[in-house]
Amino acid sequence: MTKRTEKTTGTQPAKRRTTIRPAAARIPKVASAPLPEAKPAAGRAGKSAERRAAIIEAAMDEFIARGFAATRLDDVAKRAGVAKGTLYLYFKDKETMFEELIRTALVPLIGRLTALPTITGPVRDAVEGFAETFMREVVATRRGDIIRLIVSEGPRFPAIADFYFREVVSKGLTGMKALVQLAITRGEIKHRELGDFPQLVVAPAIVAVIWQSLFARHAPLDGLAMFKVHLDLIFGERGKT
Amino acid sequence: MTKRTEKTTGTQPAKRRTTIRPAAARIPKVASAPLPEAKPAAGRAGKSAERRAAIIEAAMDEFIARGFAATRLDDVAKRAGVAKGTLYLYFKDKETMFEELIRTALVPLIGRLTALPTITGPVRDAVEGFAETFMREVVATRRGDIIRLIVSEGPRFPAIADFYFREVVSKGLTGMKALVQLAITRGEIKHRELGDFPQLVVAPAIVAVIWQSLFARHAPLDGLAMFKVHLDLIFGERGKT
DNA sequence: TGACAATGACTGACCAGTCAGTCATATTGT
DNA sequence: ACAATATGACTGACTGGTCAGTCATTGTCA
Repeated sequence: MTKRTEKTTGTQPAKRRTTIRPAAARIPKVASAPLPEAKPAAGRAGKSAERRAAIIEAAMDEFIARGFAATRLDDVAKRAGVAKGTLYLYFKDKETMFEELIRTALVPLIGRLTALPTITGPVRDAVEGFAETFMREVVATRRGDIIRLIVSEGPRFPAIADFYFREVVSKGLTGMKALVQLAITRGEIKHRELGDFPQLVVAPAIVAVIWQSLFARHAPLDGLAMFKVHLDLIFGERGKT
Repeated sequence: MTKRTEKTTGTQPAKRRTTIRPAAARIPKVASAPLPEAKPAAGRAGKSAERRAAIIEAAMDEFIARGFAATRLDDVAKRAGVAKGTLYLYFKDKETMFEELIRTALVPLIGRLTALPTITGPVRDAVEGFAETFMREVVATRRGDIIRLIVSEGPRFPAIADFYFREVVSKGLTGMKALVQLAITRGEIKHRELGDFPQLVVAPAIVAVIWQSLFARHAPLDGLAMFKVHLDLIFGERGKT
């Protein structure tokens, strides 16, 4: 598999295999507008959005299972229930499809990050809530595989690594840092240096994602329980002090 | 598969490939010179081991840079300074080459794990020593990329994931758990539940590896400093009670 | 010791199969 | 009926793997 990969020596005429990464990048009609299942999808536009969603869904399964290079577009088309040529009506090429796929999968995650709402109770509860959500909606689902996919292909797709860093990592850490600092001023957290490394707070979550995809069958890991012990380290024993 | 198959209709004379081989010419010892190593490599046997090492070295670079599927054996051969066919004198096929490569790269790591020596001073110092070694010899080197490679290809190479779990993860965690328990009995660590999740102790190291390969250029991360803050969480402020 | 034969590591052209991307034709919606 | 959409047969660049042939090295014998 693999195939044409880079290469792309200046040859202007050669139409095929470009892979030149043609600027654009586009995100045509992503508008996940009429989403809701029920909808039989109003007219043409709805039909089109449905098709696109089906393709993305299928592509996600394939890319997660095989990685970028080993995924065959024939398989994606078959799984999506469309002809191969149809894929090219929605995506410029394999690479673009992959990148848009990742972006699409991250949108909901970004939404959640930018909506870190008011902290009512103890900061610890907020962080614990984050952990529960993360374990339930990321580690235990295909979202976790998306993260692994980013780790896998990131080095070869700078655009994806950049996007992920900018939209998810950066925002997430900024929010977490704010949370830590709030906890410090409130006296919930003693270690002031923790504010310098918000990564430490989420480290167990990352480990849970990786463990899940690699060693789950060798030795199951209760990510949430682990995270709670971690919170004890940060905030001190629960209910004590 | 493939191969030129029978064919050979009667033609006995056909020399094959013409391959006139322009006498001299050749490209005898393109090899990376006589190797800087001390060993001039005793006779044939040594030569063979050298070749094998050169191939593994080259393959490692290519697989790390492109992943399994996208790596071309032609490139590996070129980088190793041998002909493609030579690869098959040392490895059964691409997959075998990849697996043996990973195993070879992990050997030194395994050696270090099984040699967790006597703890003389505080447990914290031992763990800190581990962290320093890890950051210096893994995160900052190609070994870190090997770990990322395992995360990437593991799901598609169960044999590798199994081996890694059995020889590295399992042993490493067992050792770490023993260390934590020792610290608990000594009173260095207060949180007894930490013994249930030794993964927590090394989580920052994992995060450092991933960060290094994905976001290093966006935002450098001082893994060791981060780890030390983490140790403060586990053991309490350094020098303080 | 020198000539010659045997060995097998190494080479690289070749082959068969694969798959990204194309496009002439067919189908559908209005 | 016409345009927009969808199809899938097809093209050809590309790669894993093969093996007939080469030749440096080692072994043998006079």
